[in-house]
Amino acid sequence: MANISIDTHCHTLLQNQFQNIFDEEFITEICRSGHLKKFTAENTLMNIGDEMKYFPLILEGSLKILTEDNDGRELLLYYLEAGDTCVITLALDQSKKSRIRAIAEEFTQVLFIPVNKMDEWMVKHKHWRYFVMKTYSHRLNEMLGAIDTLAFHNMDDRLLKYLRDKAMKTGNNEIHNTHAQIANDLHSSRVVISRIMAKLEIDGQIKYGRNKIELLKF
DNA sequence: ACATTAAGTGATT
DNA sequence: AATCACTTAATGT
Repeated sequence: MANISIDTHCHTLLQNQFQNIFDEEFITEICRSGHLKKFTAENTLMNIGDEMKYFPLILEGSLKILTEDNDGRELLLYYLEAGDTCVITLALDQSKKSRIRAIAEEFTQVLFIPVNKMDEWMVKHKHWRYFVMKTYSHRLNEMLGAIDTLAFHNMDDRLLKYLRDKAMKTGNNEIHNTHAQIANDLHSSRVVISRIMAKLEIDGQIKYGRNKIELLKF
C-alpha cells in the first residue's frame, strides 16, 4: 500500500514537470529507477567530496549550487529549479567525487537516479538526450555569465545582480537574507556587503532592514 | 532583564 | 575589497 502511494506521488510530480517532453512510458521508467527524497531549507543534499552514485532530478522547489575555495569559503554558482537536473554532476573525473555542494533553498523534492541510467537513457531515449543537451547549454551559459560578472564587474554590480536574480526567482522584490548569508554566496565579507547596501539605499535602489531587503528598481 | 544575532563604524592592510 | 575590533540596534527567552 505504502509503496503504491509513494509511486503515484512521484509519478505525479514527474508528470507535472515533464509531461510535455517525455512520453508516459518513459516517465514511469524514470519513476521506477529513482528514489525520492524530501529536503527543507538549508538541508545539504550533496557535498564536496561525496561520491557520485546518483544524479538529482529536481521535481519541486529549488537548490543552490556552490563551490568552495582552499580556505573553505563559498561561491554561489547557480540555482537549480524544478525540472532541472544537475549536469555538472555528470562531468565526473576519475575519482567520481563531487566538486560542488548542493543546498536546498526551500522545501524541495528530488529524485535520485543511479548514474548508470544516464548512459542507458542517453542512447535509448532521444527525448532524454535533447533534455540533457538543453540543460547542459543552459547551465553553460549561466556559468559564462557568472564568470563575466566575476571578472569584469565590481561588488556593487554583483550584489545588485544577486538581488535581482533572487527577486526574479521568488517573484517577490523582498529578499529575506542576512548580509552575512549574502556575503557567503558572493564570496565576500559581511562588512563589505553592509557598506554596499548602505550605498545602494542612498542611491534609492533598495530599502532594507534586519533580515530584509526590498528591491526598488529593476 | 539578559543573551544572542544582525548590522554599523573607524582604522589598518 | 577584506579584516579586525568594537559599538549599536533588534529580537528572542
